[in-house]
Amino acid sequence: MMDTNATVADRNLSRLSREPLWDRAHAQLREALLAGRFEPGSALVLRHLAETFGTSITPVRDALARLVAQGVLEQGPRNSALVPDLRKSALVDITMVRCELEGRATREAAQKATPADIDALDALLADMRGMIARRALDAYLDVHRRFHFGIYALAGIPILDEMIENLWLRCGPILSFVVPEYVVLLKGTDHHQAALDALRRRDGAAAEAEIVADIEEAGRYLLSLADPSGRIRRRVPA
Amino acid sequence: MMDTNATVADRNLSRLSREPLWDRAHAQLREALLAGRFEPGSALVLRHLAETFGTSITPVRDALARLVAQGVLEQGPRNSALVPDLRKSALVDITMVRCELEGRATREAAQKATPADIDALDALLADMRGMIARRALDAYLDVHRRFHFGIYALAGIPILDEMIENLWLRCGPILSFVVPEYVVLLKGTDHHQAALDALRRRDGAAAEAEIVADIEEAGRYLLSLADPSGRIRRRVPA
DNA sequence: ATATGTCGTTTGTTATAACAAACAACAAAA
DNA sequence: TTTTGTTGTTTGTTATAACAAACGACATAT
Repeated sequence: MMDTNATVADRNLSRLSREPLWDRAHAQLREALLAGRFEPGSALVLRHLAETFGTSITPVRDALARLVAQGVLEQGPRNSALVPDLRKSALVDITMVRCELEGRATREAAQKATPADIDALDALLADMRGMIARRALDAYLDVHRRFHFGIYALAGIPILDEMIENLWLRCGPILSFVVPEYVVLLKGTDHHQAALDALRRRDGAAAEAEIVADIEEAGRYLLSLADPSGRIRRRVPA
Repeated sequence: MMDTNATVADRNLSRLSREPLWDRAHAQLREALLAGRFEPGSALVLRHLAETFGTSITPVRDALARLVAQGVLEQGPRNSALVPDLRKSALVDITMVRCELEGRATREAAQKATPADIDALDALLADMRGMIARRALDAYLDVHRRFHFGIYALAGIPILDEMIENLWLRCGPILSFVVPEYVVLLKGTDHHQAALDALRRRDGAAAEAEIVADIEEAGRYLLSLADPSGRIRRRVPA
């Protein structure tokens, strides 16, 4: 009886938001990945996640299947879904493809960006500087992502955006490793500013070069975190 | 009773092959897409496909969910899966990303290809010529795909391969439209041969240029098939 | 004749149960 | 002590039923 009431309540709740349960599970998993809330190498267990989300295993299974199909999660033995534990070689490969795709997107963006677009990105850059000063590093990661994708969105090529987001998701579990050590040194900030300046001058080649440099610099730092076996590990597991 | 027997038989069958049912459904759908056996714009119906495959809707649902997650199928109203009906702009975008990625893969391949690798690809090229002469166009499409991916595999970058395959799948429904008109004119064959020659000379830039030219040429032909609304249609619907 | 409302059908979603494979723990034998 | 066999648990897979939203057909009303 209480069971029935709970079910009805849940149904009504889900009806309000107008989106399937698996969609919500998918979004929550994606966000958790990007925020680095999952231990690289760990297994994602259907019934466990279902309990967390308060649903049956069906929507969770759906969400995990999609993530695996996107290459965001690996499929381990017994078709289980595991959080990828990126090795050096995989990181090098992803970085290369990222440079290729994000570089091209930046070049295209230079042709289409309006002054208003640039100003909006400039505001994000100011936010980012403030967050570093205040050591608000979680928030920084989020705005940093919006800055990059803000540029790529200007290119107006949805498929490019999709593939770039996929690449970010693939290194999601280790993306947060750049904080705090790397980010607070302001290593990449010059590239961000320089890319924006180039965009304002409509200099596509220069903007592309800056973004590529930014990606490669972060890639090199992440690579330096690799342990002898090639796995990328957080500096202080805290 | 007969029902029970049938189920048991199916179980044993699936146990033999050692792969989940959804995996087989996924592979069959992928193959059908690449072969152009699905009408662009049509909806893929769970219960219908389930009957075709002789399974319940669960594995089919799984397979479709993955295809949609990969961007290979679109999700229509009511979260249904539909075969994408590519428009001009989408085709232009995909062609651009293909050039970027397949060009880069070819350049990398030039550094790693051994004479034996080139010889194997040369054999495929000979096959392709024979198939065109015999007008074995379905078989041609298949070998043509193996030729391209044979080159990209030489780069040894799994993530690149994955993303390129994804792009091919995205235009799978219209890929077969290049036959028979375009292919029999041998338009692209020179590029294939020239790319292979460049690979043999370890001239990465030249090989990349040939592959890019091949992709762009096919892209232009496909674009010329667009009707006034921008949709790409088969020349003679047979 | 066109508009509208009702009802049955289609179809994706979710929960659930039965199932089999993998794994771990523990006990028994060499 | 080490190895092996058994058993219980965990966990992904599949089939199935109940469900709700969308769609279409048909009848009724204006």
